[in-house]
Amino acid sequence: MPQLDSGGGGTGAGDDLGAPDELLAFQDEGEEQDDKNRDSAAGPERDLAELKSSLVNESEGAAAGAGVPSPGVRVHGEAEGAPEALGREHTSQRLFSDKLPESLEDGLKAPECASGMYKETVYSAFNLLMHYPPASGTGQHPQPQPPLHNKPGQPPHGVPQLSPLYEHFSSPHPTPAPADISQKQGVHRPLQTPDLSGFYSLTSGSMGQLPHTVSWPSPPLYPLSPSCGYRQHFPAPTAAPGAPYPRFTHPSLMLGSGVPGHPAAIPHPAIVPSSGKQELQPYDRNLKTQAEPKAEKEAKKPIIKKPLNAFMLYMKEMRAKVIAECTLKESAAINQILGRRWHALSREEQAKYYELARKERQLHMQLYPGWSARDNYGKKKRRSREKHQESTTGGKRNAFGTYPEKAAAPAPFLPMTVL
DNA sequence: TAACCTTTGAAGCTC
DNA sequence: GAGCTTCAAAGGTTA
Repeated sequence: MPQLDSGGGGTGAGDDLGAPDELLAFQDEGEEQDDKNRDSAAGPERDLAELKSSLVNESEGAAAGAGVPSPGVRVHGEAEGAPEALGREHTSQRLFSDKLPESLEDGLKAPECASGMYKETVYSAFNLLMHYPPASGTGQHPQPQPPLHNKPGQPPHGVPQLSPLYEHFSSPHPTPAPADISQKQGVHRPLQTPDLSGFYSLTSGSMGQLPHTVSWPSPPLYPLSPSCGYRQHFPAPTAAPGAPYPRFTHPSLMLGSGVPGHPAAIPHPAIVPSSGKQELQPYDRNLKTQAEPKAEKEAKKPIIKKPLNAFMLYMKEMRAKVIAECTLKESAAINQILGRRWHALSREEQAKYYELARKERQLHMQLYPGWSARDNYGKKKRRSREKHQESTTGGKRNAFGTYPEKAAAPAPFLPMTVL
């Protein structure tokens, strides 16, 4: 059971955020392991999913079996014989895997695709957040930590794509200003919370130390990394081999405005214009003018996005590594791998991301006290409810994008095994 | 052009 | 309170 101590005794009401669910999540994980074991003799309907899901399992297991000290594989003795939890993943994975191109499946089959990716710290984002010193202020901030040490084949700054919130603070090395602006990010968090100042506060001085871009040059995705060794069906980029991997714009420069009067206000990654694009200046909701027409006001009203949960933070950090390692580009396939690796993480490792997510939520709550998740309800248009209902009955992903069987829940095997 | 796919988790909604 | 629903990221795919 992970101890999700907030560190430093917490700051009050927000500190208990998410803790119960986190504990439940760990419990569920164990249950999933049990379910998996119980279902090991299940019918042929699982065969395909088992086969395809095992493509990743095998690779991860191979890493562990080969003695590769991969943090992505359980090393704490729990779930013996169960390299990872499968549980509810079966259906959705089967659904998508059936559509996987051959090359994609080959990529999943590649043992290297899922191994050797944790030779570096899994928690670079977390560490960066937890260790990045505030540029100035109270003096209560943690001591400066050395930047992530780069290793051979690692980008100069060793910063994978992180949660934008943390990318603000992810590197002490300034880089040239980007020429491009990300459209999905680039919002600001106007406030600085005292208890999290060590993570988020920035001053004009610190801004000068922030990287403007995050890039990792080698190894390039193309041509194929020999370690992944599967046929490449994706079009190669125009960049010359060996050229730096596409640069990632630092969100702090996406938009110029921020909190009025703040010398170096940072666009908050959780806020985007309601259009979903960045042609609008991000601004705090409080900055809206009363004179604007209602419709126009709504059109310009930025959408404050939900804080990222633990898995989302994990995905953001690890996605680049999976892409680089496996030369996969389809997010759906990557997410499958990441989902499995998430389950393969030790509880301690997961706990770090839960803690990070908890701080995300805490900060989000402090910055936007009036915000509610319902604010974004209905913002995403669905093509048709009928289609989703049909897909649910037809075995495809249901309307909420998760597990139809979970809702239908006939579960022919569970009652027998449970009883 | 925008939803879909795919993952897990958080939170809102409905009964 | 249980179960359902939506959204958060990402980028190729598809309608």
